Amino acid sequence: MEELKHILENDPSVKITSFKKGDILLQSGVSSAHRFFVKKGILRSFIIDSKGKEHIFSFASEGWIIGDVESLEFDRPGELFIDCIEDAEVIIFDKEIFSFDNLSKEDFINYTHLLYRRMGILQRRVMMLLSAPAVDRYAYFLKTYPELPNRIPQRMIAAFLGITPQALSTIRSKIASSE
Amino acid sequence: MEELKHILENDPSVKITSFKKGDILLQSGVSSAHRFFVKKGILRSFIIDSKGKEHIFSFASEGWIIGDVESLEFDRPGELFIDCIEDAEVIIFDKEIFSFDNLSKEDFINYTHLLYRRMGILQRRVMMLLSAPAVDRYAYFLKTYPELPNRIPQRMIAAFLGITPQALSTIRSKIASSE
DNA sequence: CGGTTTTATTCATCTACATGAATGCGGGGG
DNA sequence: CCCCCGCATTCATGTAGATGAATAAAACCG
Repeated sequence: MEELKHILENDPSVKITSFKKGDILLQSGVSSAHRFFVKKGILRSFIIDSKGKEHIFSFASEGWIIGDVESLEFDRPGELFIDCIEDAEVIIFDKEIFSFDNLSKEDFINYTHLLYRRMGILQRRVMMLLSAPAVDRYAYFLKTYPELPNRIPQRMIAAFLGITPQALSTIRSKIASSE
Repeated sequence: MEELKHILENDPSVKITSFKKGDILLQSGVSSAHRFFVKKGILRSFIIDSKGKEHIFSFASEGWIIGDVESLEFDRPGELFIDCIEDAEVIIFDKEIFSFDNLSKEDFINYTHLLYRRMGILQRRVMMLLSAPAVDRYAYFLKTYPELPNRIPQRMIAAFLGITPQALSTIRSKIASSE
């Protein structure tokens, strides 16, 4: 994410903000033109459905950006909440990061690749949700984000995978007993 | 997609190719550095799982781009197939569209917004897969892509929604009888 | 510390959707 | 033009994962 740091640190509107575990950075239903770059800690974005259940779109630990892309890009009030899982330091930056003049062509190319990488991750996520059972999605999560499980409660991993905490618990006990 | 047309039509490597229904543009397991811009017709990208079942990542009708983003960006052989659902005219363009010098800053900004819009669509797709039952996902599909159902067989809509053709058929008959 | 509140686990039951098979139709290619 | 293979539909049965409830351990906080 070096490209990104370069961009952000040259952006005059940059400010660093601290948040405590549990703090809410973005409320569902609110229009906000911000994205959040995580310097330290963990944020997550999620919805709460009509039955009160949480479904997590993404986690963001050090070096990642999080925001409600659908809301930002289509100028609608968003459905996502963003909150703080671990005490965090965050750079809040504006939707229109590209309106500044001090960005080189290199910066744009790097940023474009960053966006494509994120799209590639989403492509994989969609394909897994379409075709793989929960146990495989869990195994992939562990392989891809090996450091996160130590920092995130099980129920949130379940809410990210698209299953209940009970189902995840069952999967884990089966894995444990088969080793 | 006017931005994109502008970019593509100034790209010296552009060629237009015709495909027939059923033609395969990209094979799973093959590394390819191409994306496809659809001028006419419909393409789709999909995987075939270990049981031989198809799962569709995306459709692309007039004005859309399709490719295996995960493969392109992470330089891995891809898992996606891309084939032709309707006779099509396609502009095949290179991964490194941004290596050309004739692109203005405006072009980059527009292209960035295009990427964000696609990410917003993927965000919505993931959230629906995580939280909404098949009947709601189908209703959303009809609302969002009202012209596609006339041009695409049911079984492919089912493979896009993440259910079987039988389940989609049942959903449709329930909707029909409740009107 | 101690009490309350979250979290993980287990089990019994339920449901959305998958699977497999049979039927009829519809449209495209020879 | 006709044949036939792909497609949609229906039904009977199977299953992954949901739901709800009970328990215990762990985290939180005054």
